[in-house]
Amino acid sequence: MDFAAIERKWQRKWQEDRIFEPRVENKKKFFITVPYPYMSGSLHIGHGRTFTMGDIIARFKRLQGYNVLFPMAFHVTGTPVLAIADAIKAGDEKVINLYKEYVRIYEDDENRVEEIVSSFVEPENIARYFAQKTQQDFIGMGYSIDWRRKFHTAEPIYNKFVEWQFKKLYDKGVIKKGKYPITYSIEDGNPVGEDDIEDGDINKVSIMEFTAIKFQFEDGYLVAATLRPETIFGVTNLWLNPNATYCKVKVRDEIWYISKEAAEKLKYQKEDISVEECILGERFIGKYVKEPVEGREIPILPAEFVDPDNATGVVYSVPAHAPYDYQALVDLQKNEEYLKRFGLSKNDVEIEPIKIIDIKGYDMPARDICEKMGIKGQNDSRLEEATQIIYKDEFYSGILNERCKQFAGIKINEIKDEVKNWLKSLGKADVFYETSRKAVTRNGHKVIVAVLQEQWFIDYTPSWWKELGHKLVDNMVFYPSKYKGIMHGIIDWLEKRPCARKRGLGTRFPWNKEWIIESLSDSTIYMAMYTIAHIIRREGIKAEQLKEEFFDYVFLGKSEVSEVAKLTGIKEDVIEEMRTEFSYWYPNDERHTAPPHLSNHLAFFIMHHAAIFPEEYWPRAITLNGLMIREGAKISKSKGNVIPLAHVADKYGVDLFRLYCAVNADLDSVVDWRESEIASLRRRFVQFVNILEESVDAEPLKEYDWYDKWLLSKFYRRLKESVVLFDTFRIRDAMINMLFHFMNDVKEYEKFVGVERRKRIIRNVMDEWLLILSPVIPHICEEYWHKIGHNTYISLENLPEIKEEYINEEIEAEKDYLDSVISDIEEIIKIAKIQPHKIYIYTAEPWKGDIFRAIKDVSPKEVIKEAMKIRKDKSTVDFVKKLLKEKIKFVEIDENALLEREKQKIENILGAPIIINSDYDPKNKRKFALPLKPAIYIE
RNA sequence: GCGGGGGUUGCCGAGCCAGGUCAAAGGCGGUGGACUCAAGAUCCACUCCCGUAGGGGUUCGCCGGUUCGAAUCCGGCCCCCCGCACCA
Repeated sequence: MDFAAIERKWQRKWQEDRIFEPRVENKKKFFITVPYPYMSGSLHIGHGRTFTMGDIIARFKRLQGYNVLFPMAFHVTGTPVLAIADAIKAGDEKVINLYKEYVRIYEDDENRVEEIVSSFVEPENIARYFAQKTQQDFIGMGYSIDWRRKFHTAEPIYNKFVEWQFKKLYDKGVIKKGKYPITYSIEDGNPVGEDDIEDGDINKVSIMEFTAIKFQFEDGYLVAATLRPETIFGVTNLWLNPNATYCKVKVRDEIWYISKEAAEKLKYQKEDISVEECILGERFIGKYVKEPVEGREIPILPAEFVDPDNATGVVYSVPAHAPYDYQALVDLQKNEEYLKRFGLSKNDVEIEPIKIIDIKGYDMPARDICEKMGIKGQNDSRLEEATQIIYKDEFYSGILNERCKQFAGIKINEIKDEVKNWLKSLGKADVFYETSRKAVTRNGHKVIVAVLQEQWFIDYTPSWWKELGHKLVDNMVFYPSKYKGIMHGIIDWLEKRPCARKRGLGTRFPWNKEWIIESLSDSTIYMAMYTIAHIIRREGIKAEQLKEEFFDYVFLGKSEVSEVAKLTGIKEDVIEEMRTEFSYWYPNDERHTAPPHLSNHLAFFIMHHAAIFPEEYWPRAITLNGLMIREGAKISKSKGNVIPLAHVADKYGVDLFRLYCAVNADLDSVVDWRESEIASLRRRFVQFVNILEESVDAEPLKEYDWYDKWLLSKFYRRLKESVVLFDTFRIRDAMINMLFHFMNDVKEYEKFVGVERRKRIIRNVMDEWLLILSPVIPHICEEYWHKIGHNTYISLENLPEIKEEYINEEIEAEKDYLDSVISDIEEIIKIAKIQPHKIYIYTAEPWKGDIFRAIKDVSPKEVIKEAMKIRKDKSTVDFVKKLLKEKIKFVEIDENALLEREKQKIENILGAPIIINSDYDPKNKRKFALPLKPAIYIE
């Protein structure tokens, strides 16, 4: 069977007949969204899982009778697309080859590939190309998306919408200006993001805030940078690299001495900086500075480990607690030759460490650890490790001692910023930012930290806003439910977020056109755009017409239609239509995505809705699915294990992919895409299709016998369970139940009844079977739906009421009983290695049944007493003990009648005649019989 | 550190929230068989140990506890994974 052809056929028909383009109706609606994908390349199967699960839910909701809207758009704002265009423009081979690879997914002709990739020097072309291809991919996955409503985020109409959103936020007073440190390239004159930094995706660059402490020196200060300002109480000397260049820098009205590199950086971190003169580090060595706390005079000593390109290039020494400092001192003391170069003597470096932190297990921490580890000298590579150990120990269990003034007795992990703030308040410290590692841009330019003086923020801290956010979350359904608590935590943790950048694609910041609205901030409430985008398009409405008043009316119902029409030049009835469309579809009933969006996109999604929309339009549910990995490994370009979504249809089959996504793991756990498991799933899938195929022309049963009723009972019970499972997002369990478990039932049925009757009875339940499976495997279900004579689309059908009357407890219990008898007999045959000629079955004597019935609800401690009331005999006790041990569940079955009736079938399966309750009992087995567990003798 | 998740029989992974029917689903791998000239594919059986009568024994990271009874509940310990923002 050509599954690919079937899939393509129905996808084409669905598109042609526009069946997924819902309109406003007098019918309950369901508006589901999945975040639009970012268009910096083509999507792979890992992305596919989330969209697929979204589509499965959308289709299930249609089955339940909802008018479902499932729209999609494309995200192109931000720096990545721009960075790619720049890289291609600059002839970056790595990027060009990567994009050629992407394009080859869709194009066969190598000349065409070249042509397309060279067009990517224009970022617009990248966005347009991949948006178009991704739409094609999604259609090819069978997604039931309304494509009339698509847009991309660099379009003028979208810009207008984002502008409106920011105006609303501005009116609430949460758009603010302030200073902010960022990574930056001096040579490019631009901020740089993860995508601009060499290996930025693998090895992240973060911004570290150093405390710059001022040590009085001549006409100004030597400014030493530290990440542990609390250690200032134990300072004994400064370290300068004698071979590095240090500069005298005018910082407002102060003079700072810092390394040449640091001076350069400082220009980008503070205003009003001028470098006056530069001299070699060795010129400082041997001189003295005053430390800021007590004003002690401490010497400046040489240390080659000091990196002038890290922070200020000046380091203060705390030999009691810093292994580097301790070791450097030890080294100096041993090296008089070296000291002489700076006019120093051994005496000058006989420095006693000052211990300021008490910590269990250490006397003098830095010395102890160096000795313990056998550190050889200041260039020993294990010094880093030693530093980490000390830092960790001190941080978690260290306490500042009496040398630390008002901070004495406080644990290190509790003072964190206090010492820093204290020093700052005294004017003895400042802040110096540095990158967490040495980094360069993709063009090889140095990355530093710059401080933007006028960064725009969204301020999430106002309490009214957080309260609304919490309220929104409270009223929302989360699946898995644990994420609800996590989301409350995230809302509490939100502070200020920069919302604009100096470069990238996107919407210009309304109050300062040099800034572009940052790409997570511009995609928070855009689901509202889906409700009207197709009308804007249809009417050819221009971006300029989408004024603030327009959105105010359509989304918030403010002012009068006539006014808005006059103001915008859009016809009144069109505006009303949009208002109607919005009020019908909104709120967003379900947003489906993956957990990485939790602390960013979803948090903003919630907060912005809470701020801008009235409660009735707040989103209703968030569902999340885990990631997809492949053969146990993360899917990534660098691992080379990416399977493009576009290849799924030909390589595996779309229904099979969807089924795998649904069945391989629970929604919230990781799906592992394994070829061997896919192969086995394919076998089962083909088995399923064969069952369907064999029943297409079969005559449905008119009358049902016992076995038929059993299978129907199983079917409707599973159907009933599966609807509940589906509805509570346990899609995996629903599908296993409805597909695999029911197929096992069918196999079992066939074993007793034969293949011909199986073909017929399947025909009886085929409609409902196809319907319940259709959300997951829509193409094959659509195919058979038509093959068995329907001329509607199964994709638009509703699931009928469950036929409860077919669910039959009694028959299922009888079947279970027969199964257990048969499997007991088979077990004996196997264990005893017997070739059976005759099988004797002895059911339990009636008194056993009477007792069992009498004690079925009695507590274990009372059973024997209770049983003895009925039948006073030693054998009663034995029987009850046995019964309890076997853990048999009581059901009322006429064993004799049932066995008699099904005798022939059991004999067929076991291949030997069966004799029920014969007097012939040579091994005296009859007495072992229990109710629902007859005794057996085989010969 | 803060927050979240997890350690199950050769492997992957259910089950544990609502303790018994759990030697513990399913798949993969392995073994044997059917089919075939043969291979592959497919199908069937077995796959913790012992057992010629449906049975018994030892298991679910480690150590304790609760309980008639624990993979499942409680306490402690060891180990592993993920996120911590201005980045889409």
